[in-house]
Amino acid sequence: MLESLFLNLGQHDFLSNEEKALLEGLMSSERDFAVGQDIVTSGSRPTYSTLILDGLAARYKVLADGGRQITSLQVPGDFVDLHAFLLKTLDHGIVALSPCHVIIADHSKLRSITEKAPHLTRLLWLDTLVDGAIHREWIVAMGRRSKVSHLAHLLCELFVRLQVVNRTNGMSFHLPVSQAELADVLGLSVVHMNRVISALRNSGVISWANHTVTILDWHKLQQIAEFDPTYLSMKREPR
Amino acid sequence: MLESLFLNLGQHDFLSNEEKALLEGLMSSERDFAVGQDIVTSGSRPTYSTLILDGLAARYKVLADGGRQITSLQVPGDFVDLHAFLLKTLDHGIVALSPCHVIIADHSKLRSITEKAPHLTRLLWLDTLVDGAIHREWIVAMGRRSKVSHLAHLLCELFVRLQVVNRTNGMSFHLPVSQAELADVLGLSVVHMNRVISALRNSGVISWANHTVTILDWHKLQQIAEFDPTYLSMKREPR
DNA sequence: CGAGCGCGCTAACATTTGATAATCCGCCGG
DNA sequence: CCGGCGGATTATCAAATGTTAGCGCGCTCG
Repeated sequence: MLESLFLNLGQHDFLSNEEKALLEGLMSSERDFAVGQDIVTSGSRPTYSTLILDGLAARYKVLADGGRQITSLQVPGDFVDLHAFLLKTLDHGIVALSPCHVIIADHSKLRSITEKAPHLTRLLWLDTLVDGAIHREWIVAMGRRSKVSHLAHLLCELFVRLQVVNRTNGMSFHLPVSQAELADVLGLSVVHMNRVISALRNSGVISWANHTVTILDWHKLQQIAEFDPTYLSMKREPR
Repeated sequence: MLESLFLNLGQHDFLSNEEKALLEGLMSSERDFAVGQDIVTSGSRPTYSTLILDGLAARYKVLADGGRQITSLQVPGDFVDLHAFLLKTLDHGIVALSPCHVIIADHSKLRSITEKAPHLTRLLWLDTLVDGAIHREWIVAMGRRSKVSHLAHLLCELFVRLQVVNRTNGMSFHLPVSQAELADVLGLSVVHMNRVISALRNSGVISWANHTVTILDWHKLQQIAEFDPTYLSMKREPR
């Protein structure tokens, strides 16, 4: 059930059976969300955090002029709002980009983990730190990379993250987002987003159809993106 | 000595005297860094985290073409790299933008805090979560705000953060960065950065000379920025 | 005191990105 | 089968942003 969470947390450090049991004990009900539905609404004060078991979700903010910016993408094994455990008030919305199957972790139980399981607490803390590292990489991509490089970087990141939780198929993965949604990730207009995708396609390093991305030339894609996975902390070491 | 750290952490929740003592016990030697000097180098694996007592620092990444993107600004009372405690390998550099007086917190001591002081651990965790919230706000600014609005938002954020640690003077604060450095924050060319600053100046909401920013019309600046300080979690509540 | 230098600022022009609108295509419901 | 609708794609033009170059001011250093 929590296999993808174990894969996610376990990539950074060894996860004991006791800790896995504690994580199981953390969870209560499962829920489902349809495409476009808010998993958590902006400004709310949830008393639980939500773990994705299956599906793709996005954190986003909406501005006064109606513009939307997606600030992160969450895949299976990710908590969409573990930070709300301590932040209390959520400053952004979280929307399901594909049908999402999730499970709930009560904050009261999370709190008791912080009181009695220091190592597991550090791993959960680490999970939010990797989140922050991804944010920083996105900031770099938005500020200083070409748009094609930004897109390439995003694809590299998604491929690697999905691979950790066994959601890739060879060099392909499912990416159930429209070009308009992707534009809200990169901060572009839909028209320009289309140009950028076409450019990357035409360079021959990826193919992209039916919401499935296939990496034809991983080395070259990584090169275009200047992708260095260090920030994802995928090495297992004592934390 | 640690007054600004106490003000910073204490803005989110009540900090007991015992906890303040624990934080004091965390610290070892003080150090100084000159302008332009790296406080921590990218790719290093520090065994301590660095707290700013005085000065302004920036996290940054450099791309292959020489372009630099600053991903965050750190003010007194901020740990520049608390995340390195669990991330282990630092994926970015940290540079002093003004002369920086800092103090060192050994990771071994931080670890023992996580073993025996759950509430203080949560507050330190929270500190890194606010960091992440700021990252998200920057992503939104980079992706969907106009450049003038982005700059206005940055000034609002800095003013509020500096106010918490008593580094403002009425409606003014010291901002010791060149326009080229600011361009590396917003992800713009130096020339365009200059245009944007001029535009905000000419709108009459701020004045800016000698590295000192004065907010002439806070309400209007906030309006241009669509600034909502919720993401900074400045409310004191149980965490 | 004079030269050099960093930094702010501007001009002129090139490139990127956005806005608007039209077309195409596949899918779905009547 | 037909019609409509959402998403992808393209064209055209406008606006934002980058590049290169140069000027001026104030400061430091010889």
